[in-house]
Amino acid sequence: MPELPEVETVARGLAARVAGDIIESVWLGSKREPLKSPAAQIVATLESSRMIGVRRIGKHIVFDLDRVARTPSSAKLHKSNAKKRGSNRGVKLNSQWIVHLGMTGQLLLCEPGSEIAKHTHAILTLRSGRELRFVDPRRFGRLSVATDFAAAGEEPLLVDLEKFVEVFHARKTPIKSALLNQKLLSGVGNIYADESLFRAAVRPRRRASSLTREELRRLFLSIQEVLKEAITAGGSSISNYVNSAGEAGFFQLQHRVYGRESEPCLVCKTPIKRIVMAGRSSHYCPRCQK
DNA sequence: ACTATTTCCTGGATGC
DNA sequence: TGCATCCAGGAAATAG
Repeated sequence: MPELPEVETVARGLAARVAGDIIESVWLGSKREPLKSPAAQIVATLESSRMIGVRRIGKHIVFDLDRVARTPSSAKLHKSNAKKRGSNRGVKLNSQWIVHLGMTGQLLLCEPGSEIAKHTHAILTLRSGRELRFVDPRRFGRLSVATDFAAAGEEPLLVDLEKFVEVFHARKTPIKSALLNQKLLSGVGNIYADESLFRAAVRPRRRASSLTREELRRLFLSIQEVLKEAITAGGSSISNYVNSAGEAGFFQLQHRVYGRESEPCLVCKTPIKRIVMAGRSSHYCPRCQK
């Protein structure tokens, strides 16, 4: 499932391959399900816009857009409209297309003739002739437009230790739940929460507020370490995750606890335990993690 | 102001 | 083989 490393991989891949390209037309399959903004607003924002860049914020993919004139005649129309509005003259609003992949969302850069996958919910036709398609079987993904998108929580790779400690030290909720709370930290999901807690030798059920400063420091370092390693590996291909070119990542081969229930701990050989917290599975080593 | 639980959704795995 | 049931989980909505 796409978490920070997977979203980062997709965003980097797209940045390298579509930056500068222009969205000529947009097809939206469902007018409701995956859309957080009104369909008409999404289409109006995307069509005739140049993708200046693609980046990741939390688990969101952000396309920074720049309006371009569609044709000479529409450019003229645009100019006269701007004149009429008057007050907006000279003010440049930065439009953004925001994509959240949810559990099974994929952003794929495809050749126009290629087969349309089942559960394709959006197709952007680009001036280069290629198509950017959004496919999402489980439909937990979301599409929206914004002008100044910001994540609710701290960026795990940018936050400093002081802020990290401040965010978590007063929370009474289990540390695993706190790590999954995107309003606190944006980007960590179930896989990397479990992997980080293992590396920090902290059990998932521990109340966040019970962690010592040293444990929080270890957790802080573990999160950054595991996220960076996962990005290097192109993310974890669990479920249907692939990058924008349709290629799998391989960090799942380096998971130490996630998905390893009953298998021996790589450090002490104790069988890895799996418990369910708030409907989410948590994997940990009962011996290594305190 | 927090925290905990429920809900959405479908493919794949499991069981009889 | 076929059919029913369960399970995965991000985050918004709802409940406490």
